[in-house]
Amino acid sequence: MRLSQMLFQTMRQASTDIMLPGYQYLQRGGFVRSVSGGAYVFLPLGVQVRRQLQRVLAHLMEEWGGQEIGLPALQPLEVIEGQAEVTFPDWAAPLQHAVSCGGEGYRTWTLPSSHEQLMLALARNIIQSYRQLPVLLYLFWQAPEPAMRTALGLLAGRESMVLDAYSFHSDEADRNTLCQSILTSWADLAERADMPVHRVIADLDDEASRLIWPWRDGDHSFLICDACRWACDQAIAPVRKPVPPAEAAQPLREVATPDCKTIAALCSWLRIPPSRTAKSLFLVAEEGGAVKRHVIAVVRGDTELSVIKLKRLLGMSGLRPATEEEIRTLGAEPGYGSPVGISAAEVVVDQLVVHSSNLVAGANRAGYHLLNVNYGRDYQATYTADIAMAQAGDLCPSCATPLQLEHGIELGIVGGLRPEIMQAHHVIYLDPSGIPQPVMLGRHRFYMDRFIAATGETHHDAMGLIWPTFLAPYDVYLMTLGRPSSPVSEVADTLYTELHNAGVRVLYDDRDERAGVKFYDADLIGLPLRVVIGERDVAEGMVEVKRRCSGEVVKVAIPDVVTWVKGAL
RNA sequence: CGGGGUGUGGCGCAGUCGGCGAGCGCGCUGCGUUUGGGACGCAGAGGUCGUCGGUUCAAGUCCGACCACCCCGACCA
Repeated sequence: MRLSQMLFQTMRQASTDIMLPGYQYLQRGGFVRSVSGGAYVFLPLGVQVRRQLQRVLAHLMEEWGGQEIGLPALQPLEVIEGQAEVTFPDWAAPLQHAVSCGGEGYRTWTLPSSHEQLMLALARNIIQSYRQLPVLLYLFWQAPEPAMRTALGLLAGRESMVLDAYSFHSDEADRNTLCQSILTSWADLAERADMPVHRVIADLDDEASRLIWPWRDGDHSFLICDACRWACDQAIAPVRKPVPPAEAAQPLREVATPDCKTIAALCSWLRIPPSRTAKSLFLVAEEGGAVKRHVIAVVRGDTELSVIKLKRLLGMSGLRPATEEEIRTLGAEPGYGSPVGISAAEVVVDQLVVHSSNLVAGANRAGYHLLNVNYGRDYQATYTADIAMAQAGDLCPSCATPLQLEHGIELGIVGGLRPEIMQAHHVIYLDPSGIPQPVMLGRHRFYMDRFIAATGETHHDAMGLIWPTFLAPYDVYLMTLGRPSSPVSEVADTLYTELHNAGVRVLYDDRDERAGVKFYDADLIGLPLRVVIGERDVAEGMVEVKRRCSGEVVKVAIPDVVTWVKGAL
């Protein structure tokens, strides 16, 4: 590619909306441009980076026998109904009512962030026999990301180019093996880019795992064990704390607690630790805007509720805090609530509360709490379960070492759907004995734009980006010095052709610019090699080659350049 | 959710005690001089001053609402 032909412009100063060095270089170098919070234009140079990554990912997919397919971005509302049930637990619901096409007033089109429901329908139609399994389908597309944080730039954009893959298997073990293999190959890819990554459990039931790039400001929280490397999403990690010493149940007693509407206030008033309190959360489960169930979730005061755990337990996707009126309707008192004496709601009690005696809980009377509240004696539960959020310092489920809380950016996720769901959607095949069996579905996603952005944050210096070779938009920055008409141009033109014919991807800076401009741009863009054709060297039959990563500069005889470059990449 | 800040050509900013033609740097166009680490001169193009409403003879400037983005905080029952 000749730079003079390319839509390309570098900037001395990038937009200051997000102060991340890698992101700034991506903008300054003419890779991407921000449209408005969370939406990005990929300029030709940025598209080349995407293309490199896409090539590698497609190659991996083909190695597993994958076949590329094309899927629609817009889907009718009826197709994606129930989507929440089949996406990963923390994925946002599809963007409802995104589009309604004129002339079809009765039909609402949506822009869902994945294609699970569609793939189930496809599998139902196409897969009938065990002979067709396994199948791996994949596609690249720009997926909407409702749960974005624009402050992270490309690391969490409103949409991201992704690789989505769906695999269909006859048995679960086969599927799980592929999931892990895919995740391993992605982890290897990150390693090739010198990026540390963790494999983090995303779902204990579905064998889902994420690829997380640890980064202090990341929006994904996970717990990791330094001893055995077990790692899990914070929202679903099983809580394991030291069991409190057993105590004899003391008599229930009401105590005045003025202005103690929060656990913190209550604890300082009574001079007790939060672990001696029970926190009651009043929630409402809704479906289609209609109130379905009132739920009181009880967790110990030193923990927080994991909404995801509770949603899964209840099988409800819509759960919101109750309003004060709704709380009073149940006979409880906001700020002083507890399930004691309340009968009109389902009660879900966290396991820790079950095993903790003589806790302080709300008296359902403004300004009063109850001392020595004990589960079983003073109130009952519809369910008891682990519904609390795990915290740093909790014990590793596999080796009991205290866990660390870390943050990161999710680069990929693999997982499956439970057989019951496949049954429910009638996605079945006939096994060799003619018996209907549920098809096992695996779904896998790799966030390409985040990966590119993370690489940018990881690989740069004071002058600009430093791409790993496999991701670099081009291999070589070939540039001339002096006037375009002078003899160096002939040498450069020849080298450009020779390198190109040798399969080297060359970005040829043939612009009529001063040397300094070209040098600065070369450093900013960060291609692995820079080849400089200057009058002085050419007179001696040489050109100068520089490695971007090390800064090493060598002179190479013109006839040897192609060989040298190929060896250096 | 709370607090603070910002919004003016493609990018970075100034202008904000209301008052002639809305400016500067970078970038862009043309001509000339330059040419091994972001050159210089001259001449140009380019702006609904976030949106809507209000006050006024007069609003980028004052008032109100809204929107968007950034930073910090906290986050709860």
